[in-house]
Amino acid sequence: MLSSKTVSKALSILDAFTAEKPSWGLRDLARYLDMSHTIVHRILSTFEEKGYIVQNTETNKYELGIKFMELGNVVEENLKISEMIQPIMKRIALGTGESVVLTIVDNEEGLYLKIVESEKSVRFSESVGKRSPLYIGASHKVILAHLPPDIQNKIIDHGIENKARQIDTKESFQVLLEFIKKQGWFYTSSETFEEVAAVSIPLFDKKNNILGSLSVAGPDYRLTDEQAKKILPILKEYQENMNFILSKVFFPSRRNYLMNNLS
Amino acid sequence: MLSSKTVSKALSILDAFTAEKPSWGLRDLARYLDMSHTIVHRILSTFEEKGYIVQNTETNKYELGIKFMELGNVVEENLKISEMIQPIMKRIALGTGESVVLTIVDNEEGLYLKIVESEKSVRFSESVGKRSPLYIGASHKVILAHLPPDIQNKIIDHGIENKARQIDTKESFQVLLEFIKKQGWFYTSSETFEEVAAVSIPLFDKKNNILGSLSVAGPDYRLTDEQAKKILPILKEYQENMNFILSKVFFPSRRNYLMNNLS
DNA sequence: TAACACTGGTTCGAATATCGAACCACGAAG
DNA sequence: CTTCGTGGTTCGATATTCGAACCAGTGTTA
Repeated sequence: MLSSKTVSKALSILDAFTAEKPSWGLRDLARYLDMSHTIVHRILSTFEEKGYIVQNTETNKYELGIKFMELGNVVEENLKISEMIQPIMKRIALGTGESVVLTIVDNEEGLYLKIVESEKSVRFSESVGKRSPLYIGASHKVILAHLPPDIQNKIIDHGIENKARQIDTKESFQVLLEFIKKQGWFYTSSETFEEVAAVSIPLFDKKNNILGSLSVAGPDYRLTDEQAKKILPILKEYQENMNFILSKVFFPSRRNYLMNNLS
Repeated sequence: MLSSKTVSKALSILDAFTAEKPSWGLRDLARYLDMSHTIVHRILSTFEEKGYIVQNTETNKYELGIKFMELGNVVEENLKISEMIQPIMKRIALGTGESVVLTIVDNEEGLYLKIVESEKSVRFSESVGKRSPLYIGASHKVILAHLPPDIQNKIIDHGIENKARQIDTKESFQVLLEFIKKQGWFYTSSETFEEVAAVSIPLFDKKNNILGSLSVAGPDYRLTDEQAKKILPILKEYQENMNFILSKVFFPSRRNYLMNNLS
């Protein structure tokens, strides 16, 4: 595949802006990316000209512009999230009294795509767009359990390399995944976040490829093992519906990991 | 200001993806942008490689990737929207029973930055990220009324050119703007959207530059002129608070239109 | 059937936009 | 006053981009 060096560099620059580090000084950013500050400057200027990046007048640092909220919304509309998906999540949130999380698989990682928070004052509250490895947490494991074995392997190995506390031995973890797949749902407590528990079910496209998962998450003192079993039927009630919607809209996630796998 | 031709082209391509036209065929897009399909293809490939754009496997058309939802969220976190601003808007929504809209000025246009919907089944519901000229609707006019006269002029002229039904004569419109500025709020009915009414107050930074507006919007049969006057105190109650928050976070909008004005 | 008009994707040499060492101007710290 | 940091700019050598012309595939028309 032919690709543009310049655009590729420009996108690497964008990738440097994260929730953890949302603003960068010019030379600082150039060092981080191992690029000449001249080229970083020219690219940032171009972004600025087009309204994609703004330079904070007080600190001189660069930040992502509102344009990304606009484009983010184009994607959201395209995926029919506010129109079709959110109402369902809202109903589950009201029915269970806990927050509802839609997770998708993207490039061998799990990503919170949408969260509808419960009305309670103590509730699970996280920002969407957060990525993490697929071996952590119910919402992610339930996805991993339905991925093809070779990708599972790759991801588990990655976890072992990084000494993930969720993985004891490779064999025991594979047994766990098999169990999750057979059971069709999973419950965890204090895994991704301290004192937070979650029940998750997998979501598929019409060809039964895993797309993501739907979870109910809340404080572990309220969302106990027993409570999770009471919540499960409510989640399952909407499973087919969610599968149908996600299959209708174009869901890029599946393609991404397949491509990765081929290369 | 030195800028990169290639990156500039790449961003023009991104600009083509809107809520109205969220997916493009290669040659169709190239024609629209008046560019060679070769270069559009190379740039799209680069975007795809980096996860910024995905090609729909069924239609072969290109669409924005989930990456934009991620970056959009970085901006949202940076602006402290979910953390500081949304709770206030939610309180107003509960207090008034109607939807609450945060509008900002960006590049001489109004932009819905955040909407918190009311709980009623008939309510104002629109997608954020929508742009429109500043002479339409209460939320926009209340901003226009506080912009410097030369920018006002430019925008009004633009409206007259496009035969906007909101502008009768330039003089009468300027009188209206002066009235709005003096009054400190404004109410309109069926202007931006049919059968939708709104009350709006302006929002400023610490130097009293206009940043945007805060509005309550609902169906016109419920949100009448008299009802608006009852709602106004609730809005005003939070005005200082919103000004303070928006001044604290870096708000790029002001800078944008000042830059435009200089050029 | 063949001819046509589309689509997305690719090649390669000529043309040109990019790169980066070296350069400002400024400010803070020693 | 020197040093080191910041953001920003210049210009010629050179690596990258450009685009006419090219596939291969598909759906339409005659």
